[in-house]
Amino acid sequence: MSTSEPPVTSNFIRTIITEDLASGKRNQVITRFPPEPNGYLHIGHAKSFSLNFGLAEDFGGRCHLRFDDTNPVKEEDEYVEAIQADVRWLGFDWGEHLHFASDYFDQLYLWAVQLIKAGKAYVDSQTAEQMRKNRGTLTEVGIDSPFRNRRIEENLELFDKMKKGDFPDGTHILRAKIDMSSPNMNLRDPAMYRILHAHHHRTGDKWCIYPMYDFAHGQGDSIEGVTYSICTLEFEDHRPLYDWFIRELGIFAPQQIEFARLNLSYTVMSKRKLLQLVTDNHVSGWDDPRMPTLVGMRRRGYPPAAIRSFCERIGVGKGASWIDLSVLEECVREQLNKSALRRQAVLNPLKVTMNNYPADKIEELDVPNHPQQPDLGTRKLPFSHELYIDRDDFMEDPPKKFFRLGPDREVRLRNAYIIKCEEVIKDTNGEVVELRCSADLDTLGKNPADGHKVKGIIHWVSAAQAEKVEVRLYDRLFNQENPDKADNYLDALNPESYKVVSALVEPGLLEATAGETFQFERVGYFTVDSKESQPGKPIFNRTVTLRDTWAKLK
RNA sequence: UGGGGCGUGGCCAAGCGGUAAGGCACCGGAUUUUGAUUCCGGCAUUCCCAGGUUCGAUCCCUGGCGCCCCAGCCA
Repeated sequence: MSTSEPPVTSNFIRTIITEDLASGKRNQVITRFPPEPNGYLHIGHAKSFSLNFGLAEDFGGRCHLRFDDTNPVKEEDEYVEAIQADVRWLGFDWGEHLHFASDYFDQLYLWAVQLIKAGKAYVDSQTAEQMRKNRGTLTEVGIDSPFRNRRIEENLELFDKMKKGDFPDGTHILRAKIDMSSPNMNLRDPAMYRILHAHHHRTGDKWCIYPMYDFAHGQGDSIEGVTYSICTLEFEDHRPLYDWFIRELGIFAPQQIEFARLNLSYTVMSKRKLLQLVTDNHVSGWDDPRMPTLVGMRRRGYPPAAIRSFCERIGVGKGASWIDLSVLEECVREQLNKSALRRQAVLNPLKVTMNNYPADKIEELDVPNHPQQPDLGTRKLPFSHELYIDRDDFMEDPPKKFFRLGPDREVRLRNAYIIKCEEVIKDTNGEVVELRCSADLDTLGKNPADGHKVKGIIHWVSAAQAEKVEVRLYDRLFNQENPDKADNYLDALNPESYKVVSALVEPGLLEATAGETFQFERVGYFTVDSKESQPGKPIFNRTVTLRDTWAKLK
C-alpha cells in the first residue's frame, strides 16, 4: 500500500463480499449495472455503477453492463448509446460484457414453459382491473383467480397462442402461481409475461409477449454468472420473488443486495420528472448544464474524477439519506483547483481610468497560469491606462470589513499595480460609471516601498484589449432542498438558475476550445460550452463558483 | 393497522462485546498579489428511548418511539 490514494471506507456490501470470499461461499466477484434504456443516466446512476464497477475492480472481478430492455414501449436506441458513453466517460469498462435482457428472451420463454409444466405458472384471463381488485390490499389477503387452476395443457396452449400473437394486448397474462395470501404483495401470483404488440429496439417484431422485470432480471444475472446483484432498496420486497424463480428453475443463484439510492438536495432524480423538465422546456434538454444528468454535468464542466470522488465520499448504506449539493460542488472544486488554468474575466464591468498612466502605453505583463503550479507556465496580460473591474469590487460607502475599492481607498490589481481611487464619476441618474485612479508604479511584483499593507486584491481586464464573450451563469435548478416537498415540484424551480451576461475577458480566451475549463480568478470555474460555442467565439458555462467567505460575511 | 427495511455529531459514514475512524459543514489560527488554495488546531463522556444480560454494550436480549418502501399487465 504505497499509493497516495485515500483509504476506501468500508461498507456493508464490502463486508458481505469479504466474508463470502473468506468462507468459500463465493470464489469470484461478478457484478452488473442494469440500466433501462428509457432515459439518460443521472448522478444517482453514477453512484450505482461506481459501486458495481468499483467492487468488481477492488475484488479482482468484473462488472457487466446490461440493458434491462424488457419493456419495448418505453425504450429506445438513442438511450443505449448515450448510456454507454456516460459510463465510459466516468472511466469504467465492461470489456466484452455488454448484454441485453432481450438477449435472453428465447431462454426466458423456455423457462416460462418449464414453470407452466411444473404447475408453477398459469395463464390468467382476468382483466387488469379484476386482477388489481383480487390482489387484495396491504392488510387484506388476495383472492385466487378463477383461472388459477387451469390444466397444464390448457396453459401451455394459451401461452403458445399469446406468443403467436393470437390475442390482443391485455387479454391474457402469464402469472407465477405462488400465494395470493402472502403478506408480501410481490408474491401474490406476480405477472411474468404480458402481451405487447410492440416493436422492440433490438428484437424488432419477433415477440408480442414480453417478460416482466421480475421474470427477467434474476435470470439474466444467473445466466451471466453474476454473484452479487446490487440494486436499490425498493427491490427488497422483490428478493423473495427473485429467489423463488431461481430456485424453481434450479439455476445458478446470484445474491441480491440492496442499498439506498442517492438523494441530492435541490435536485430531482426521478426519470419521469427529468423527462418532463425536458419535454416541457423547463430546461434546454437532457444535457442542459443544470440537469443532474451525466451529460448535463459534463457540459457544465464537472470533471469525471469529481463525480467518482463524490460517489466515493458519500458512502453506501441502507438508510434513506440526503446528500447536500455542496458536497458535489466541493468535489468539483477539488479537481478543478488542481488543473484549471487561471484567467481574468470581468462579469459586470466598471470602467477605471488611470490618471498617472500614459494613455498610449501598453505593458505586456508576465503572469502565471497557476500560482501553485509553475509548470503550467505563464502568459502575457496587457495593461493600459483604461481598465475594467467588477462592480462588486467597488463600494461608494463600504462597511468596515470590505477591503476592496472605495473612495480614497487602495487596492491591488491582481498580477499588476496597486491603485488608489481618487475620483468617482456618476451619470445623471447618480449611478457610478467610472473611477479615476492613480497607480503606484513601483508596486509591480512587490509591495509598496514604505512598507504599508494593501489587503484587497481585485481582478481586472485592459479595456482596449478585452474581448466580449457570452457567459452563462448557472445555479441550482431548484430553490427548495427537497423539491418533492412542494405541492408540485415545478413550483420549486429556481427562476434564477440561468442568467446570461456579456463579460469582458482577457484576449487569449478567444482561442479556448470546447470543454476547456478555466478558473476566472476570484470568480469561479468556467467551461467552454461544447454545444453552442463557435471557433473563436466561445461561450462560457459557469461550472461552479469559488468558495466565497466574504459573501457569507455579508 | 399486513409485510420488508432503517435509526451513530448539522449532512454522509466506519465500527459488529473492550471503552466513538474518516469526509463534508462549522469555529479558531498561520501562510497567501485569488476574502481561493494550502496548512495547523477545535468540533459526539456518547451511538432514537427505556429496561435487561455482562466485569464491560453503539454493538447481545426485551419493549417502546420515529422514519422509508410495497397493493403497475413499469423498472
